[in-house]
Amino acid sequence: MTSQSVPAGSPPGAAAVFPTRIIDALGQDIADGVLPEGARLTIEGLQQQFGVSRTVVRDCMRVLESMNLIVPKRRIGLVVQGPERWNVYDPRVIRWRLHGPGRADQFRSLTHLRRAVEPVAAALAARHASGAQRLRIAALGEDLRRLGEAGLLEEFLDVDIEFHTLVLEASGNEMFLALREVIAEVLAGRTQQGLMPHNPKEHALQAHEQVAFAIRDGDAAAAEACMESLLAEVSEAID
Amino acid sequence: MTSQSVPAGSPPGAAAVFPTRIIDALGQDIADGVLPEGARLTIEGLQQQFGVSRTVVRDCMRVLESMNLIVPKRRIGLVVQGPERWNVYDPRVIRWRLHGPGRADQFRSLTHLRRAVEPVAAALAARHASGAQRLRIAALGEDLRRLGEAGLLEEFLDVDIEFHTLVLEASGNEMFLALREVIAEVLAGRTQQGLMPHNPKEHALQAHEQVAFAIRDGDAAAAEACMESLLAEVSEAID
DNA sequence: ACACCCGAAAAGGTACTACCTTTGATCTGA
DNA sequence: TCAGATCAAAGGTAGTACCTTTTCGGGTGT
Repeated sequence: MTSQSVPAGSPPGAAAVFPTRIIDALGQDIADGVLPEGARLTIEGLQQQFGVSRTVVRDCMRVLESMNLIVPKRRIGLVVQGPERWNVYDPRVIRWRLHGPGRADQFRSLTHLRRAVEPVAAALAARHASGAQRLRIAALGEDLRRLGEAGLLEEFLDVDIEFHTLVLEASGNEMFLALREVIAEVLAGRTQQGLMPHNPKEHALQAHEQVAFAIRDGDAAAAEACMESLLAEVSEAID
Repeated sequence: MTSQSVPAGSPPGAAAVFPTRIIDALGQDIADGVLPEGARLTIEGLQQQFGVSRTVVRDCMRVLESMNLIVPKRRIGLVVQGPERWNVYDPRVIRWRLHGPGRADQFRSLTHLRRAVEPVAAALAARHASGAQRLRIAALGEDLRRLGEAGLLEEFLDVDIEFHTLVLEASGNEMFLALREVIAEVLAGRTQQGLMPHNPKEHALQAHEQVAFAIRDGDAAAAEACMESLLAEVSEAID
């Protein structure tokens, strides 16, 4: 391997192609349990397995180490860590778990997290949202009812994602907002998996609207309660 | 720099000393805003600044990149990212923010997160805790009353941390459990900063006990409500 | 036979060098 | 003035050499 051998699919604009490939491959294997806790890797072995230089392998190992997926031990190699050590909020770890056998568990955990975070976020949004945010949220709430009643599931999903994202944003808490992508993935996943009824239930539509209006009107308690009610059904179906 | 120059304080057991130092220094500067969004670094510059090789600098940059603190751009250098891009759940990012000017904001965010997560965790614990966990939690609840009434603040803190950690663990949700260290830091921080009254209030003692007993008795609704009540006071003092 | 010590080897950590690739900036010519 | 070609800066990758830590095994002494 003197120069090339960039394995075909190399997006030109992308910064660093090799690392991404290797990190994803190993991360996925660890998340899936293909590489179980205590499994040992070596830099040299990976070098040959992926056909890259030590430099690249080490970079990748640093990244996996920073997610607590592996820990390097001299004379031993790179030891795979158990799930309780992982940085389970790292978007990549979540994605790997969602793409493998751990999908159901990850969904359950994320749903609990939604049930915890979103009501509080709604309450904070009712207090801190800007004027424009309040209006937009209220408009989205009405859109949701229209799309839901019309049975336009895909459009409903898009607006639903925007709605929940905006609530997180309006909460003013960056730790809540950081969950937007993951929550969007949960919402999308429910639709894709057909976990949604063909027509969103009246209760859900009403709850969305109530949350939206409560936030618009600055009623924190109502926003929190209605968001709880909205999440209760989907949450209980999982426990 | 041929061999040595390990700057004195090199813990022997610790794996890799250089990277830790550099990552911490830069991470802290970025978290503090000393290196604001858009600031540019170069590998060469850091090499000289820290007196280490390119290898080490690149390893560190990979770690910071994986936290979304920087993004490498060819011909430009390493560009510092804005706070909205950071992996705000990475324990190191949280620690850096807690150690600098962002401390108050980070505390506020974490308190909101506690208010969101802990009640749900308590409810889940009431449903899923093992027998041993239920007994232990109940015992800790009683200990807290005793220590609180006796005014033993330090011992109270230790038991309080164990209590909240155990609830997170008993919830069975690994994303909740992953917050244990951060939550422990918040609890400890409150005591250190003297934000706690010298004698924990009767209301807090009672709420702890009620949560503990509700979990022991498998009463999810009560556990959730009492945990909410417990967190309400500290939470409202912050908004 | 057991315990201790020491040496060898394995594996990661660090340094250094050379070259490729990308990309912004500059310079030149129409 | 603008478009295109050229240049150079900075990161990306490869490869090599050597240091340091750690484990294992064998040898030695009691």
